[in-house]
Amino acid sequence: MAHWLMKSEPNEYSIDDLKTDKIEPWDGIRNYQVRNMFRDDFRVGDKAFFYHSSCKVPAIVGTMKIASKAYPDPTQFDPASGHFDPKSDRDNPRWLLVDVKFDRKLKRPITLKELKEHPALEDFLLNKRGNRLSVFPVSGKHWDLILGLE
DNA sequence: GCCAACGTTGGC
DNA sequence: GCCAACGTTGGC
Repeated sequence: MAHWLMKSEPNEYSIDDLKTDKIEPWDGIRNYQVRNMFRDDFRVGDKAFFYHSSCKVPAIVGTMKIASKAYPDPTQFDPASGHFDPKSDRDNPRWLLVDVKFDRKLKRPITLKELKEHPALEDFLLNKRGNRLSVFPVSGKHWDLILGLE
């Protein structure tokens, strides 16, 4: 089973929103690397960290499970959506998403600051300068270590 | 609001 | 295929 980290801006969609919704399509991804990971590497049952980005205290705030295989993101065909992509073809959709299912909130947020300061997390992708991916893999070692900080 | 980093676009 | 211009991400 693989582990992932997925970023969301909490004023757009937060861990509490997912706790309420239980299960939700992770839509709006418009990055080819992430699209390819969804398509090739994501499996139902994989676990993922829910990370709050672009907010007052960026932090890992919970965990979730991947609840579907990758399928076309409907927002790419919706002109009213901010994620509309006029160049995407219905017969060959450009953008995919996966459904995610709420697992649990962490007892406390594990902040970006704390993650950056941890000596054993030097090569954690979130800490890598220039990493702009909003979804990326987390090693089992890092997954356990981060949960151990809780 | 700034800006570093990096992806995408499009002219040539 | 190169690369300048532009857009986006996301921490600070």
